[in-house]
Amino acid sequence: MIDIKFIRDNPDIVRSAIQNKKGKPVDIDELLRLNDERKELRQKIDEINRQRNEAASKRDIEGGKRLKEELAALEATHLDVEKRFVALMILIPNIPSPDTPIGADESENKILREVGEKRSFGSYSPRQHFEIGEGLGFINSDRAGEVSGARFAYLMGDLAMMQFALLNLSMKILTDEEILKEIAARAGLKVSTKPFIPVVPPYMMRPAVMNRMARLDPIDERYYFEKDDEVLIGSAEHTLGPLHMDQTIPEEQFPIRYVGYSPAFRREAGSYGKDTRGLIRMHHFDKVEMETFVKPEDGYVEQDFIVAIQEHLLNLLGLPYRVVSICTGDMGFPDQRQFDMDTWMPGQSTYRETHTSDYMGGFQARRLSTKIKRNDGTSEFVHMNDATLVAMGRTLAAILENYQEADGSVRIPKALQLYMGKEVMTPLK
RNA sequence: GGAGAGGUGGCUGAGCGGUCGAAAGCAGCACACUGCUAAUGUGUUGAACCUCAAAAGGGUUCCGAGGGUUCGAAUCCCUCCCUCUCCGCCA
Repeated sequence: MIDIKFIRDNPDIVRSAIQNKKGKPVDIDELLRLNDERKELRQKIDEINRQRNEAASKRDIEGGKRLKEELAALEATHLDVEKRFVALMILIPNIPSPDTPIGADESENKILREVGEKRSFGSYSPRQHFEIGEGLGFINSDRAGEVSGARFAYLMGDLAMMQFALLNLSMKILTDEEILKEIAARAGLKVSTKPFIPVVPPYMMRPAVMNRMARLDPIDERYYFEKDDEVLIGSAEHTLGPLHMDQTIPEEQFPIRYVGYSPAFRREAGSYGKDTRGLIRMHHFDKVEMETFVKPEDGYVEQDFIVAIQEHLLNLLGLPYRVVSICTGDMGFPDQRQFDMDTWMPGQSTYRETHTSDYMGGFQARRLSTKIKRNDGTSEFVHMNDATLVAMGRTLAAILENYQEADGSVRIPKALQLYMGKEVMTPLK
């Protein structure tokens, strides 16, 4: 949710944001009119309440009764206006940053840079990750299909071990201040290098709280347990973000950084037939996720730092990737600025999205009521960032494809060898 | 799942139909005092929203959440959520 004052002062910016983000059209004039109306009604209600308090203290029973009836009518009107106001307010997306490309869909995303050398495989034509993985016994999709249904897989043997190695490596990076300092220095960023706090967050949450994260929609994408009124998280972000809801936090405690490890559950409604094989599009995958809370003035540099961390990891793994600035029509509803990292998949001969970095500004914080208390006594909403560090399925797929050899074997990236104690993956068949 | 107790300001905790945004203590802040690193004294300190150019001032709301009873609710009633204790069940 954005500030109604901002909407009143900048209606045209809001209108073009809605249009550029392909949001549902909102009648801004009606929204502002409803805001005036609700404020006016609120003032009337306040005045009657004042008179009612006065009557009560004077034990004026008759006057009190009369005011009570008057109030009931006003409150009914107010409630109605308020509902209509909120219904429009929640349709207003976050305003894209000035450097966000304007575009209708992903074809208009802007590629900022391509990094890393794409391997030449010579006469050998590289296979897709699921061919490699199933061939060596690392991925069992057939049995998962029978046991769990489509879009599930068993990760076996060294591929399972590699997931834990990736977890260890990424946790090491985020909790070691020396490493973070190097990353910041190399990227030329003046930013706090305060380490991330590791978190294993809850995997289920109340829909009402997910809604405060502006992540409940599209509801078709969520697994919902009606009996318990719980949804499965689609990302650790969903339960990391509300860690500070309804809190006001002193200025000196920022930045606050968390790294969560959790499964991500996605129904993949509406993506039937897309990426049906392998690990690219799963109902469940595990993910290392960053979530940070910063002072408003530090929001953009924090995101730059997060992107630098993501690139650091991809470089360590020796995976070629590109950094993409997501255009207005393709970016998330609560996002102010979004970057994706697409990793090169030689088997598919294309880049696939493996990372995303979302800067929300104060959009989520306003709904969550997470505030910063300034040293001068004022308070304002904190700014929030969330981003992938490792999405396991897709990263494992990228490693299989990039590290395959003509003889059918798969080497292990140097950065993971330490954690796996070997240089080549051991086939199960 | 069964039985019981409870949710009040930054914390502890009193209040249990009007004088309560709320005692007291702690913590914080300011001033004073003491030459010793903290003690003592006095004062002061919740949040959101509206009004105001702003400050001051004024108003409304907030005692887990929502609804109800009443002229009047932190206090009574209902629903829900959460915490704790005991039992059961489990890892």
